[in-house]
Amino acid sequence: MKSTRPTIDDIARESGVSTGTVSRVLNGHSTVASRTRERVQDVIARLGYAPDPAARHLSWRTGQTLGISFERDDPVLHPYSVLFRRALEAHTAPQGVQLMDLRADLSRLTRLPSAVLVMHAMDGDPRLNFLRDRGVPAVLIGHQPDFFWVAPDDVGGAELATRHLTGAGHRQLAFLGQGPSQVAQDRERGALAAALTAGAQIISIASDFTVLGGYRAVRRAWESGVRFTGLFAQSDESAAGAVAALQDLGVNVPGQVSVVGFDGLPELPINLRLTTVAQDIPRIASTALTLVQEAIVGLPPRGEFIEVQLIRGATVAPFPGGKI
Amino acid sequence: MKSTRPTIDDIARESGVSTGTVSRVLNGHSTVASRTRERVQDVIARLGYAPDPAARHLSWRTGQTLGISFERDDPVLHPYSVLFRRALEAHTAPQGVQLMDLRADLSRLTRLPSAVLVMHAMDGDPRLNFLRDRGVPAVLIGHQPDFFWVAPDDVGGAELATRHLTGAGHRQLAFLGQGPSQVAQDRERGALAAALTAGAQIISIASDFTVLGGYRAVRRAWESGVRFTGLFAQSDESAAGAVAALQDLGVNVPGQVSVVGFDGLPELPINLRLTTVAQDIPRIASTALTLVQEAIVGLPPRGEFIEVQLIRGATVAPFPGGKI
DNA sequence: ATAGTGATTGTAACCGCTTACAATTTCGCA
DNA sequence: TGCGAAATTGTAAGCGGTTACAATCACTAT
Repeated sequence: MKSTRPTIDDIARESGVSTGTVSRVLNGHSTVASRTRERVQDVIARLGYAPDPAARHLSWRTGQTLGISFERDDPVLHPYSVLFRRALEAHTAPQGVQLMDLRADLSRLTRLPSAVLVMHAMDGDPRLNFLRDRGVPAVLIGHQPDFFWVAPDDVGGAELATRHLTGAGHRQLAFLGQGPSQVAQDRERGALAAALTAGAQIISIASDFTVLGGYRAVRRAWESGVRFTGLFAQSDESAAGAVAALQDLGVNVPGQVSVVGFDGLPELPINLRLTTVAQDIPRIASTALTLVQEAIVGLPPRGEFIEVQLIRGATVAPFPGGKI
Repeated sequence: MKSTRPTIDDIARESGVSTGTVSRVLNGHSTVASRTRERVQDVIARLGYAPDPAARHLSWRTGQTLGISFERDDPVLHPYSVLFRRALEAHTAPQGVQLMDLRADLSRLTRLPSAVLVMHAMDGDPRLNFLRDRGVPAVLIGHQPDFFWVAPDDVGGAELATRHLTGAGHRQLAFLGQGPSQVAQDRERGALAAALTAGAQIISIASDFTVLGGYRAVRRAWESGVRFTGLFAQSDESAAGAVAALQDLGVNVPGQVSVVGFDGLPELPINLRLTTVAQDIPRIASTALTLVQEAIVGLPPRGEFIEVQLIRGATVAPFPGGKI
């Protein structure tokens, strides 16, 4: 029963060709007859073969690297980035692919990575031109035509969250997180659209996505008389801050105000069963890696939205008269 | 000029032995005459040779793994953990050593790592026995006799921070962070000792090490009448929260209250030139890895404190009459 | 001296994959 | 139908280590 992983020899034998040919199929060398290529690929798929990264490394005399470029230099520490990076690592590490954190400024990189993941690129981001010029395959996290990209369905998720609140009977809503980033805008857009459709009022409160940012924004707003019974925050962290602020103000959550977050971070510092819209970070990461492969091979660019999912926690209650 | 990395053959030739012998030296096999061993080691050092991880991996049929066990399951997301992990990665990734995040509960690990880094072990931590029983080399981050360990000088750092405040003339101090962990206790101990020595008053305010935790604790304390002109926080994050709280209360920092943090996190979410006691995280990480090697080879356990350093930011001002 | 030991060291066969080069097959066309 | 060029495939030599096994060596007990 203790079968060992198949090697290139197994594939060669099983498909009646030489290891050289299998290797050529593996590396997309064009000098393989298509009939042969298909046969070999079938066998590879059937036997679930994957080339040993260490052996390739040894033979190539160099390993593969994947760069991650963040929009600014600091967000490396934000929980979402950390989780995303970790999800990537789960796939790349066993493949011997080394992750490199890239500063926002890509120019004068001593050694170019084999490919780059660009986080949250804005329109006309200089990083994109740079990579294009250098011929480095790139995949964006966030959506942008003419590129490989993958992103969570921010608009849809925001609608989902907002509908969850209106569905529970809330009519006075607030969106926490107004801001210039594509993500913030998409989420605000979805929230406003859903509120409009449901005939509910919604007010936007400016805030970054941090815990303290959410706390201060909500506390200030509430103290200055802003009122709502349902709050949708653009991030779980600001949602956590919002809950804390409301508690400190003597407002019961979810008794008086219901709160929904976004991201689905599993482990927030604050202990709280937050109702939230969860992103499928592992899936975003693995999709990104698939796209990287496609980009390297030179397929035409495409993008993909990854579905989000509502997680029912303990921070939403029906408004008197509404159902949850 | 484009010399290539030396290989095991270079070492063998240069020291007049066979590759087999070099390899045996490399792996600490006892069957090498000590004179030969030394000669080979000299050459290795002189030529700056390091075995190619990919080649070893191929030959061993398996790679090396280094586990990191956190004290609880969540702190994986805390900035300090992230930075520490990243510092480790900078060394391990090029070596082909794979980092594994370990849950606090180590039992029923499907595959044991080659060695484990244990973060913040408490006295009699069950993880330590587990590892000892399984014969897995372990290095602790934090200090504990009879083990390999490395830790920042928490007590000394706290003294440094506190003396910085008393030196600036402050006599009414507060320590933010009182808690049960070894780290919190060491830092509190250092702070109390230094305050005592300087003849200053100091009060402890309980708080976790998060931004919001610091914010709420300080705000509550201040609102209930607690007063101080110098605050030493056990973490940069809680220090940042404290500063925010004081600002919100209309207290000027550093005009009315001076604040010192701990950790030296380079990029806090809050924008702030914090005066802080910086840990040398890269050095802690590389020391930990050195100790891992020693533990694997079977040397006797030892520990090391890593110096900390005061970073003068913009959150400390002299108390009228004091000098800074 | 001399065979018998244990301690050291050298030799060479892998580990799994890539690739230059040689060998073979397939075709287009005279 | 025959020939050379092009297309395809096979062969084998590495890549940089590890390690089982054989070969030496230095001594000790006859």
